[in-house]
Amino acid sequence: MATSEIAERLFAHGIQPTAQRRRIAAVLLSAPQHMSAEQLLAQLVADGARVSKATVYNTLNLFASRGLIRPLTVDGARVWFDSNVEAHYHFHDVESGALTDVAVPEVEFSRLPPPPAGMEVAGIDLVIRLRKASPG
Amino acid sequence: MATSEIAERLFAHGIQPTAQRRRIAAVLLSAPQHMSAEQLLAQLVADGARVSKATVYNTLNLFASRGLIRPLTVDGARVWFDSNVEAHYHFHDVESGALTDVAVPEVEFSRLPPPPAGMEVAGIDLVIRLRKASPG
DNA sequence: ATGGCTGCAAATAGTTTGCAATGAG
DNA sequence: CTCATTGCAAACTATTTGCAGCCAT
Repeated sequence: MATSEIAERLFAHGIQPTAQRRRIAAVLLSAPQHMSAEQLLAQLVADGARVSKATVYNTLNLFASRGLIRPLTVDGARVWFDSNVEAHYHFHDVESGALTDVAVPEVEFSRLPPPPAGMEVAGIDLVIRLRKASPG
Repeated sequence: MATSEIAERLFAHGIQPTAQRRRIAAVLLSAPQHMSAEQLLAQLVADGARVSKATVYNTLNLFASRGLIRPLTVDGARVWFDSNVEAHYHFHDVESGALTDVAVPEVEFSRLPPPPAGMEVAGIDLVIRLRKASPG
């Protein structure tokens, strides 16, 4: 993704494009992917970026609150940030923890419950847990 | 649920029915519900039970590993333990954090992706996020 | 100069763990 | 007696926060 495109996306979401935010966006938004805060920090440090842990967390939360990325909670241990905010679902390998996207057309609901009175559906999180197939 | 029934269920899952485990099971399994470890501990203490935090956590993990209860991760903050291990889904009120069951017949998948080669589906977690309906 | 942003370090929250004491069979 | 279980406190992990310094306008 071009540097200018990143700045544009930040701007479009009402986010001041500081140096750190650009760096963070450049890594996370470079592809449809899932990263944890620690992973992202490690990557940035490896890239020689000058960013602190606090800023990574603050920035990820800012991005998420502005709809630039989506937080995922597939296990209790940590939050994953998904650079793909389009509707989609996930496979979750229970053993390795690996997350894989499932495109919307691959899932079809022929029935969904109506939301309770006064409520509306804000989103649907579908996680298909996977384990090694038992032989036979 | 009768005391004897609780002991039976523990036994059926290969769990030694100690006093603490009975107390914990009595509270959590008394109805189909979702509780956090801290909630459960608070309830037990309020009931005058002699149980430590460590034992609550150890016991919940033990119960979960034996399939007596099901751990839920609907937000990153904490693990919820569901006394209902039958297949079902959840509504999640994003604002209040409230969890409500959605029975299996209320949801119907007309299409699901095949699991990747060598993998099989271990379970499907569906969380329907709810927010206050916007007026209009 | 002003207000937002950053970094450090300390604080928090949930959960796990080491280990000595306890207790049931 | 023995071995599993418990409780306490300390350790740990992920995340948040207070605050002083910095930076761009």
